Amino acid sequence: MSDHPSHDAYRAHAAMQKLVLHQRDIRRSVEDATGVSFGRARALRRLVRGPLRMSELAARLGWDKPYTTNVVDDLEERGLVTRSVAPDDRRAKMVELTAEGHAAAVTAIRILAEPAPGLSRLSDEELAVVAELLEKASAESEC
Amino acid sequence: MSDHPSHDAYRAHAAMQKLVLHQRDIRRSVEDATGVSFGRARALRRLVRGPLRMSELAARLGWDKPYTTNVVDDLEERGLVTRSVAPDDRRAKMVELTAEGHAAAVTAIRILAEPAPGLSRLSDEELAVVAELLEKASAESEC
DNA sequence: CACAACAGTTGTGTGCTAACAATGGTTACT
DNA sequence: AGTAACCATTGTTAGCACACAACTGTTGTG
Repeated sequence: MSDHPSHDAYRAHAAMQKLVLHQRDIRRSVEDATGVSFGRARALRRLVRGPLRMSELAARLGWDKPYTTNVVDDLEERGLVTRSVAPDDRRAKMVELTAEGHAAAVTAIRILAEPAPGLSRLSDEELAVVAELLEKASAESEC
Repeated sequence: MSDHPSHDAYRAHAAMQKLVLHQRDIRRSVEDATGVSFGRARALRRLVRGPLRMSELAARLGWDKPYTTNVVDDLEERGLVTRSVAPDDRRAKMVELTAEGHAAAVTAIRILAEPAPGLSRLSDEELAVVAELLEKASAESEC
Protein backbone atom coordinates (compact mmCIF):
# COMPACT_ATOMS: atom_id res chain seq x y z
CA MET A 1 0.00 0.00 0.00
CA SER A 2 2.35 2.77 1.13
CA ASP A 3 5.63 3.10 -0.73
CA HIS A 4 7.14 5.47 1.74
CA PRO A 5 4.97 7.44 4.13
CA SER A 6 6.16 11.01 4.30
CA HIS A 7 7.87 12.39 7.33
CA ASP A 8 4.80 14.44 8.07
CA ALA A 9 2.71 11.30 8.12
CA TYR A 10 4.95 9.98 10.89
CA ARG A 11 4.68 13.26 12.74
CA ALA A 12 0.90 13.31 12.44
CA HIS A 13 0.62 9.72 13.54
CA ALA A 14 2.83 10.21 16.57
CA ALA A 15 0.85 13.26 17.61
CA MET A 16 -2.41 11.37 17.24
CA GLN A 17 -1.09 8.58 19.40
CA LYS A 18 -0.09 11.03 22.06
CA LEU A 19 -3.55 12.56 21.99
CA VAL A 20 -5.59 9.39 21.80
CA LEU A 21 -3.51 7.22 24.05
CA HIS A 22 -4.89 8.60 27.15
CA GLN A 23 -6.39 5.27 26.32
CA ARG A 24 -4.86 3.76 29.42
CA ASP A 25 -6.70 6.19 31.64
CA ILE A 26 -9.78 6.05 29.47
CA ARG A 27 -10.16 2.32 29.82
CA ARG A 28 -10.04 2.81 33.54
CA SER A 29 -12.63 5.58 33.39
CA VAL A 30 -14.97 3.39 31.38
CA GLU A 31 -14.53 0.53 33.79
CA ASP A 32 -15.14 2.71 36.81
CA ALA A 33 -18.17 4.41 35.30
CA THR A 34 -19.86 1.26 34.01
CA GLY A 35 -18.77 -1.27 36.61
CA VAL A 36 -17.75 -3.78 33.95
CA SER A 37 -14.47 -4.49 32.22
CA PHE A 38 -13.57 -2.63 29.05
CA GLY A 39 -14.22 -5.68 26.90
CA ARG A 40 -17.73 -6.09 28.26
CA ALA A 41 -18.34 -2.39 27.75
CA ARG A 42 -17.39 -2.94 24.11
CA ALA A 43 -20.12 -5.56 23.88
CA LEU A 44 -22.66 -3.22 25.44
CA ARG A 45 -21.77 -0.51 22.94
CA ARG A 46 -22.37 -2.86 20.06
CA LEU A 47 -25.85 -3.55 21.31
CA VAL A 48 -26.94 0.04 21.69
CA ARG A 49 -28.48 0.21 18.22
CA GLY A 50 -30.60 -2.84 18.84
CA PRO A 51 -30.57 -6.54 19.67
CA LEU A 52 -28.17 -8.89 17.95
CA ARG A 53 -27.79 -12.62 17.70
CA MET A 54 -24.96 -14.22 19.62
CA SER A 55 -23.18 -15.09 16.42
CA GLU A 56 -23.52 -11.56 15.02
CA LEU A 57 -22.23 -10.09 18.25
CA ALA A 58 -19.29 -12.46 18.23
CA ALA A 59 -18.45 -11.64 14.62
CA ARG A 60 -18.58 -7.88 15.16
CA LEU A 61 -16.38 -8.03 18.22
CA GLY A 62 -13.94 -10.46 16.65
CA TRP A 63 -14.54 -13.08 19.35
CA ASP A 64 -15.22 -16.74 19.03
CA LYS A 65 -18.61 -18.05 20.05
CA PRO A 66 -17.69 -19.76 23.31
CA TYR A 67 -16.04 -16.64 24.65
CA THR A 68 -19.02 -14.57 23.63
CA THR A 69 -21.23 -16.93 25.59
CA ASN A 70 -19.13 -16.32 28.68
CA VAL A 71 -19.28 -12.57 28.32
CA VAL A 72 -23.04 -12.52 27.75
CA ASP A 73 -23.51 -14.84 30.72
CA ASP A 74 -21.71 -12.33 32.83
CA LEU A 75 -23.63 -9.36 31.50
CA GLU A 76 -26.89 -11.21 31.99
CA GLU A 77 -26.08 -12.00 35.62
CA ARG A 78 -25.44 -8.32 36.15
CA GLY A 79 -28.82 -7.47 34.67
CA LEU A 80 -27.37 -5.51 31.78
CA VAL A 81 -28.65 -7.69 28.94
CA THR A 82 -31.35 -10.28 28.37
CA ARG A 83 -31.35 -13.32 26.13
CA SER A 84 -34.37 -14.49 24.23
CA VAL A 85 -35.00 -17.00 21.50
CA ALA A 86 -35.00 -15.47 18.03
CA PRO A 87 -38.52 -15.35 16.58
CA ASP A 88 -37.51 -16.91 13.28
CA ASP A 89 -34.97 -19.51 14.41
CA ARG A 90 -35.21 -21.37 17.67
CA ARG A 91 -31.51 -22.17 17.56
CA ALA A 92 -30.54 -18.52 17.71
CA LYS A 93 -30.75 -16.18 20.68
CA MET A 94 -31.21 -12.45 20.59
CA VAL A 95 -29.17 -10.42 23.03
CA GLU A 96 -30.78 -7.15 24.09
CA LEU A 97 -29.82 -4.38 26.47
CA THR A 98 -31.90 -3.80 29.57
CA ALA A 99 -32.61 -0.23 30.61
CA GLU A 100 -29.67 -0.44 32.95
CA GLY A 101 -27.46 -1.92 30.24
CA HIS A 102 -28.46 0.83 27.87
CA ALA A 103 -27.49 3.44 30.44
CA ALA A 104 -24.10 1.79 30.91
CA ALA A 105 -23.56 1.66 27.15
CA VAL A 106 -24.39 5.33 26.77
CA THR A 107 -22.02 6.18 29.60
CA ALA A 108 -19.22 4.27 27.88
CA ILE A 109 -19.94 5.90 24.55
CA ARG A 110 -19.93 9.34 26.09
CA ILE A 111 -16.59 8.81 27.78
CA LEU A 112 -14.99 7.45 24.64
CA ALA A 113 -16.28 10.28 22.50
CA GLU A 114 -14.85 12.91 24.84
CA PRO A 115 -12.17 14.80 22.89
CA ALA A 116 -8.61 14.65 24.12
CA PRO A 117 -7.94 17.67 26.33
CA GLY A 118 -5.03 18.80 24.17
CA LEU A 119 -7.43 19.68 21.38
CA SER A 120 -8.62 22.63 23.42
CA ARG A 121 -5.30 24.27 22.58
CA LEU A 122 -6.51 24.73 19.04
CA SER A 123 -8.74 27.53 17.84
CA ASP A 124 -12.13 26.86 16.33
CA GLU A 125 -10.78 27.43 12.85
CA GLU A 126 -7.88 25.10 13.41
CA LEU A 127 -10.17 22.42 14.79
CA ALA A 128 -12.40 22.74 11.75
CA VAL A 129 -9.42 22.22 9.46
CA VAL A 130 -8.14 19.23 11.42
CA ALA A 131 -11.57 17.63 11.62
CA GLU A 132 -12.08 18.05 7.92
CA LEU A 133 -8.77 16.50 6.93
CA LEU A 134 -8.86 13.67 9.45
CA GLU A 135 -12.36 12.70 8.41
CA LYS A 136 -11.13 12.55 4.86
CA ALA A 137 -8.28 10.30 5.97
CA SER A 138 -10.42 8.03 8.07
CA ALA A 139 -13.30 7.79 5.65
CA GLU A 140 -14.85 4.41 5.21
CA SER A 141 -12.26 1.85 5.85
CA GLU A 142 -14.80 0.30 8.19
CA CYS A 143 -14.54 0.42 11.93
CA MET B 1 -9.84 24.27 30.51
CA SER B 2 -12.64 22.97 28.29
CA ASP B 3 -16.01 24.44 29.09
CA HIS B 4 -17.65 22.83 26.12
CA PRO B 5 -15.53 21.15 23.48
CA SER B 6 -16.66 22.27 20.07
CA HIS B 7 -18.40 19.98 17.68
CA ASP B 8 -15.28 19.96 15.54
CA ALA B 9 -13.26 18.73 18.51
CA TYR B 10 -15.58 15.73 18.73
CA ARG B 11 -15.26 15.16 15.00
CA ALA B 12 -11.48 15.36 15.12
CA HIS B 13 -11.30 13.06 18.10
CA ALA B 14 -13.56 10.45 16.53
CA ALA B 15 -11.51 10.50 13.35
CA MET B 16 -8.28 10.11 15.29
CA GLN B 17 -9.70 7.13 17.12
CA LYS B 18 -10.70 5.54 13.86
CA LEU B 19 -7.19 6.07 12.51
CA VAL B 20 -5.23 5.08 15.58
CA LEU B 21 -7.36 2.24 16.81
CA HIS B 22 -6.01 -0.22 14.46
CA GLN B 23 -4.60 -0.67 17.90
CA ARG B 24 -6.10 -4.12 18.16
CA ASP B 25 -4.21 -5.33 15.12
CA ILE B 26 -1.12 -3.38 16.09
CA ARG B 27 -0.84 -5.01 19.47
CA ARG B 28 -0.94 -8.33 17.71
CA SER B 29 1.71 -7.26 15.22
CA VAL B 30 4.01 -6.15 17.99
CA GLU B 31 3.53 -9.40 19.85
CA ASP B 32 4.17 -11.47 16.74
CA ALA B 33 7.24 -9.49 15.75
CA THR B 34 8.87 -9.38 19.15
CA GLY B 35 7.76 -12.70 20.62
CA VAL B 36 6.68 -11.08 23.87
CA SER B 37 3.39 -9.69 25.09
CA PHE B 38 2.49 -6.09 24.44
CA GLY B 39 3.08 -5.13 28.04
CA ARG B 40 6.60 -6.53 28.00
CA ALA B 41 7.26 -4.76 24.73
CA ARG B 42 6.27 -1.55 26.49
CA ALA B 43 8.93 -2.24 29.08
CA LEU B 44 11.53 -2.88 26.40
CA ARG B 45 10.67 0.40 24.70
CA ARG B 46 11.18 2.29 27.92
CA LEU B 47 14.66 0.88 28.21
CA VAL B 48 15.82 1.78 24.75
CA ARG B 49 17.31 5.09 25.82
CA GLY B 50 19.38 3.46 28.51
CA PRO B 51 19.27 1.38 31.68
CA LEU B 52 16.80 2.17 34.42
CA ARG B 53 16.35 1.10 38.00
CA MET B 54 13.51 -1.27 38.74
CA SER B 55 11.67 1.43 40.63
CA GLU B 56 12.08 3.95 37.83
CA LEU B 57 10.87 1.45 35.30
CA ALA B 58 7.87 0.62 37.45
CA ALA B 59 7.00 4.28 37.92
CA ARG B 60 7.20 5.08 34.22
CA LEU B 61 5.06 2.16 33.25
CA GLY B 62 2.54 2.77 36.01
CA TRP B 63 3.12 -0.66 37.53
CA ASP B 64 3.73 -1.61 41.10
CA LYS B 65 7.13 -3.00 41.99
CA PRO B 66 6.22 -6.64 42.53
CA TYR B 67 4.64 -6.85 39.13
CA THR B 68 7.63 -5.17 37.56
CA THR B 69 9.83 -7.78 39.15
CA ASN B 70 7.78 -10.50 37.48
CA VAL B 71 7.98 -8.88 34.10
CA VAL B 72 11.72 -8.31 34.31
CA ASP B 73 12.20 -11.89 35.48
CA ASP B 74 10.47 -13.03 32.35
CA LEU B 75 12.44 -10.73 30.07
CA GLU B 76 15.66 -11.82 31.71
CA GLU B 77 14.89 -15.50 31.17
CA ARG B 78 14.32 -14.73 27.52
CA GLY B 79 17.69 -13.02 27.32
CA LEU B 80 16.25 -9.62 26.45
CA VAL B 81 17.46 -7.73 29.51
CA THR B 82 20.08 -8.08 32.19
CA ARG B 83 20.01 -7.03 35.81
CA SER B 84 22.98 -5.62 37.65
CA VAL B 85 23.51 -3.90 40.93
CA ALA B 86 23.46 -0.12 40.66
CA PRO B 87 26.94 1.36 41.11
CA ASP B 88 25.83 3.95 43.63
CA ASP B 89 23.29 1.98 45.63
CA ARG B 90 23.60 -1.70 46.30
CA ARG B 91 19.89 -1.95 47.04
CA ALA B 92 18.97 -0.90 43.56
CA LYS B 93 19.26 -2.91 40.35
CA MET B 94 19.81 -1.53 36.91
CA VAL B 95 17.86 -3.13 34.11
CA GLU B 96 19.53 -2.97 30.73
CA LEU B 97 18.66 -4.23 27.29
CA THR B 98 20.78 -6.94 25.71
CA ALA B 99 21.57 -6.68 22.02
CA GLU B 100 18.63 -8.95 21.34
CA GLY B 101 16.40 -6.93 23.62
CA HIS B 102 17.41 -3.75 21.88
CA ALA B 103 16.52 -5.25 18.55
CA ALA B 104 13.10 -6.27 19.86
CA ALA B 105 12.54 -2.80 21.28
CA VAL B 106 13.42 -1.17 17.98
CA THR B 107 11.09 -3.53 16.17
CA ALA B 108 8.25 -2.58 18.49
CA ILE B 109 8.97 1.12 18.13
CA ARG B 110 9.05 0.85 14.37
CA ILE B 111 5.71 -0.90 14.22
CA LEU B 112 4.07 1.57 16.57
CA ALA B 113 5.42 4.55 14.68
CA GLU B 114 4.04 3.29 11.37
CA PRO B 115 1.44 5.83 10.24
CA ALA B 116 -2.15 4.71 9.90
CA PRO B 117 -2.79 3.73 6.27
CA GLY B 118 -5.62 6.23 5.92
CA LEU B 119 -3.14 9.09 6.14
CA SER B 120 -1.91 8.21 2.69
CA ARG B 121 -5.16 9.65 1.39
CA LEU B 122 -3.92 13.12 2.22
CA SER B 123 -1.60 15.18 0.08
CA ASP B 124 1.80 16.26 1.31
CA GLU B 125 0.53 19.75 1.99
CA GLU B 126 -2.44 18.47 3.92
CA LEU B 127 -0.23 16.18 5.97
CA ALA B 128 2.04 19.06 6.81
CA VAL B 129 -0.90 21.10 8.05
CA VAL B 130 -2.29 18.24 10.10
CA ALA B 131 1.09 17.39 11.60
CA GLU B 132 1.68 20.99 12.54
CA LEU B 133 -1.65 21.42 14.28
CA LEU B 134 -1.66 18.08 16.02
CA GLU B 135 1.81 18.62 17.36
CA LYS B 136 0.66 21.92 18.75
CA ALA B 137 -2.28 20.14 20.39
CA SER B 138 -0.20 17.33 21.80
CA ALA B 139 2.70 19.42 22.94
CA GLU B 140 4.26 18.59 26.25
CA SER B 141 1.99 16.37 28.15
CA GLU B 142 4.75 13.76 27.97
CA CYS B 143 4.32 10.29 26.58
C1' DC C 1 -36.45 -40.35 7.70
C1' DA C 2 -31.45 -39.61 7.55
C1' DC C 3 -27.91 -36.51 7.49
C1' DA C 4 -25.17 -32.40 7.07
C1' DA C 5 -24.94 -27.73 8.55
C1' DC C 6 -25.71 -24.45 11.90
C1' DA C 7 -26.45 -21.85 16.81
C1' DG C 8 -25.17 -21.83 21.11
C1' DT C 9 -23.29 -23.96 25.32
C1' DT C 10 -20.13 -26.49 28.44
C1' DG C 11 -15.76 -27.60 29.96
C1' DT C 12 -10.95 -27.15 29.97
C1' DG C 13 -6.70 -24.76 29.76
C1' DT C 14 -3.25 -21.01 29.03
C1' DG C 15 -1.23 -16.66 29.50
C1' DC C 16 -1.35 -11.78 30.81
C1' DT C 17 -2.35 -8.11 34.01
C1' DA C 18 -2.34 -6.59 38.39
C1' DA C 19 -3.08 -6.07 43.24
C1' DC C 20 -1.65 -7.35 48.20
C1' DA C 21 1.17 -8.73 52.38
C1' DA C 22 5.37 -10.12 54.07
C1' DT C 23 10.43 -10.54 53.82
C1' DG C 24 15.45 -9.41 53.57
C1' DG C 25 19.03 -6.50 52.44
C1' DT C 26 20.77 -1.61 52.22
C1' DT C 27 21.08 3.13 53.22
C1' DA C 28 20.49 7.43 55.72
C1' DC C 29 19.49 9.86 59.86
C1' DT C 30 20.03 10.82 64.72
C1' DA D 1 24.30 1.92 67.47
C1' DG D 2 19.49 2.15 66.59
C1' DT D 3 15.92 3.06 63.69
C1' DA D 4 13.23 4.64 59.96
C1' DA D 5 13.03 4.77 55.06
C1' DC D 6 13.98 2.63 50.93
C1' DC D 7 14.84 -1.18 47.02
C1' DA D 8 13.70 -5.24 45.31
C1' DT D 9 11.94 -9.89 45.76
C1' DT D 10 8.84 -13.79 46.96
C1' DG D 11 4.44 -15.64 47.37
C1' DT D 12 -0.33 -15.46 46.88
C1' DT D 13 -4.55 -14.36 44.79
C1' DA D 14 -7.81 -12.76 41.43
C1' DG D 15 -9.89 -11.48 37.17
C1' DC D 16 -9.76 -11.02 32.35
C1' DA D 17 -9.01 -12.48 27.53
C1' DC D 18 -8.88 -15.84 24.67
C1' DA D 19 -8.64 -20.54 22.32
C1' DC D 20 -10.05 -25.44 21.44
C1' DA D 21 -12.71 -29.77 21.53
C1' DA D 22 -16.90 -31.84 22.41
C1' DC D 23 -21.70 -31.59 23.00
C1' DT D 24 -27.11 -30.49 22.61
C1' DG D 25 -30.59 -28.90 20.09
C1' DT D 26 -32.51 -26.99 15.61
C1' DT D 27 -32.97 -26.32 10.74
C1' DG D 28 -32.95 -27.45 6.04
C1' DT D 29 -32.08 -30.85 2.27
C1' DG D 30 -32.19 -35.03 -0.30
